[in-house]
Amino acid sequence: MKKQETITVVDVAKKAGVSKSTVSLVLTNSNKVSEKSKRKVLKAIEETGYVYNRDAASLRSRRSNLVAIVINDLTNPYSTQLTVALEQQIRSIGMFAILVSSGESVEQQSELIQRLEEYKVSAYVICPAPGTSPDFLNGLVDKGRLVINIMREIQGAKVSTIIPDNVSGTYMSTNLLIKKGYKNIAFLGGNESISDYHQRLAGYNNAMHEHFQDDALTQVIQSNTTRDGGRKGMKELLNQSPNIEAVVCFSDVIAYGAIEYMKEQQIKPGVDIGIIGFDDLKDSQLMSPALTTIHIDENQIARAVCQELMDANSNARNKVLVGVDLIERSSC
Amino acid sequence: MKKQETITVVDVAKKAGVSKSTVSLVLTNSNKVSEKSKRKVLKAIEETGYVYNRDAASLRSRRSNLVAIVINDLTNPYSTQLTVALEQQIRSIGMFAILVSSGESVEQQSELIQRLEEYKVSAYVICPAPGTSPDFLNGLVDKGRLVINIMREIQGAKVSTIIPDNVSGTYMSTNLLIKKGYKNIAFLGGNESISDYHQRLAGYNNAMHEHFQDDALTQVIQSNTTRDGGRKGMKELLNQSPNIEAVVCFSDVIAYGAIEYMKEQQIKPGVDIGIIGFDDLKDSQLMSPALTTIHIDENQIARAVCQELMDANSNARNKVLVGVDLIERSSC
DNA sequence: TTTTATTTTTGGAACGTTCCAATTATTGTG
DNA sequence: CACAATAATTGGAACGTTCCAAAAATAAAA
Repeated sequence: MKKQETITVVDVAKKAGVSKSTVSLVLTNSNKVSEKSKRKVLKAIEETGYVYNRDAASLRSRRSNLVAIVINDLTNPYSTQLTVALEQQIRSIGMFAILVSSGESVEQQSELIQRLEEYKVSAYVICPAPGTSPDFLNGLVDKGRLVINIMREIQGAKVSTIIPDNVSGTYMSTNLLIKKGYKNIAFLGGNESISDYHQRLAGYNNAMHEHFQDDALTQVIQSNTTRDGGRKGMKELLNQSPNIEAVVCFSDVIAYGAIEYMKEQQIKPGVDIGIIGFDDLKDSQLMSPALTTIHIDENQIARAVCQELMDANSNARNKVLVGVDLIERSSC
Repeated sequence: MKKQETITVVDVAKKAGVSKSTVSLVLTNSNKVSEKSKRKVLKAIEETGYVYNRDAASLRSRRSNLVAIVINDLTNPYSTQLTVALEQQIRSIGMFAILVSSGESVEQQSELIQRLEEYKVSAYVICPAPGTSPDFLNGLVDKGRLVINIMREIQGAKVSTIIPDNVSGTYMSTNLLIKKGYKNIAFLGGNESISDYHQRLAGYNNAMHEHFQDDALTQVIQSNTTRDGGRKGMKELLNQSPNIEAVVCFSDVIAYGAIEYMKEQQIKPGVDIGIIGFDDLKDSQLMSPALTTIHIDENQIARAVCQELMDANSNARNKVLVGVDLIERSSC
């Protein structure tokens, strides 16, 4: 056990022949430091092997560059895809993401955030658990935190919200099915507790009502948002309506489950029954039949989030609807 | 914009009628503080709404309760399953996980860790990217960090390692196939750059050589560790050996891909060709046919990690082989 | 009771940074 | 060149906690 002498700004300053204040200015890359001193300091940092101490910085300056990503459920493939993108983009703008998973529970979510407060995180990027109250989020905002909702909307919360254009997505996909001649088209999966369910369902309903007067054609089956949920939902759907022609799924994962069940029943997805997903997971283009779906660009969402992070001072809280694309493949 | 008066230990102390030192003692729940003062302090904390400032604490005490989880690839379902377990268990022992993804790149991994050093993380739980050098890890250890490798082993690194008993796993699964009368059994998926590949392959080889003299029966196909990798690998395997009878897969994901390809080719998995996975992902028991596989208990791994975190002072670096279970279902 | 041992409590220094107000160096102007 | 204006640099205080050594309170022993 050797004694570790920590190298501080003072050591760097001594080596560079400037004051510690100047070193600090360089570290926070202020523009009011001459090129010459900057070079000297940078060189000294290199030579001494100095490591910045964020704890000290954050303590004194009363702000950190820590961003908490509070995700509802890391087990969901789209969530992880989005999380990875978020984490990288946040890192690229000089901040750091600390990631936690609420497991879809409001209690765990609030306990988590309470503990995160001790770390003086400056912003929360949060996909709120079902039942999150606007007051809870507003409380954080009042304490001076920047709060950005992603994927899900909480009505009445004074926070920025970044979500895919869900309504357009299912509107497009349902329209595609209609154009292809399908009539008995069902909406499968998801449930009322999450805002995106309502939006995706709305897109489906809009398209259906626009083309058919007959309300009997629309059919909605709710389910868990898991593969197994999709499988069970598909079973239920086939029992209720054996003559179903196509299915608009709440998500790709739901579609995977539905397809699995179809195959078991010797029903050919894409041939006997058309099917469309939502999310465009990596696997969707590789499976067979390749899944027609709505593509959400997670990098675009991540970029929008970073935009908000960087505009933190502007108090405007806006809502960004990230555009989605219909990706036609062979499942319908 | 109201001015935020931060409540500090001094305020709490004043309210409780004790000194700030006593409050500090309570906060770090030291045992050398009387029950009476402890109650008073706790009450005062409650009343004042005091929030602990970890930055100040960490700055002064020169230790943090931050643990970095450096995961190779969050996109992999087993990784996320494990990560979620780790994050929760770490939280339950009073520490906090900060999660980053190296994307299987040593460069990104080392850049990441360099930045994490600024946050004074006290331990790294790391699933090392392929090609990670022992020296790199040892460097961290020498700087006083606790380093715990999970899932993958780096020979020569003086760190604790917690991995599933890979060899036993594939030994058991291969044996099961042999007992069921299969003979032409292949090993599918994974590649040499990762240590678990060698171990799982060894288990397969052990079992095969134990029962058959004929080396021609063993067959190994490498692939990416993705669903698509499994699909392509299975295709290659069927081309090379159309008379293959069963497949031991490197992972469940590989098995998913292989099964997908079989179904496309009108081959019935579990009937025409037996197949076994490794990991026991959540989906594996729900799919059809339900996948026979080797169960790794992620909570057990997480617990072992926490054990190491808590025994941090003991300098012993040990290797924990977490037991695995053969889960018989209907895919063979 | 006095003395000794043990348990609790305490104020001041310290951790490594940024902020602030003041000082010094540099540039521009007539 | 003198003077003002601006740019760059600086030392000391401050952020909120834990550590430390010493003091005070309590318990045990004589």
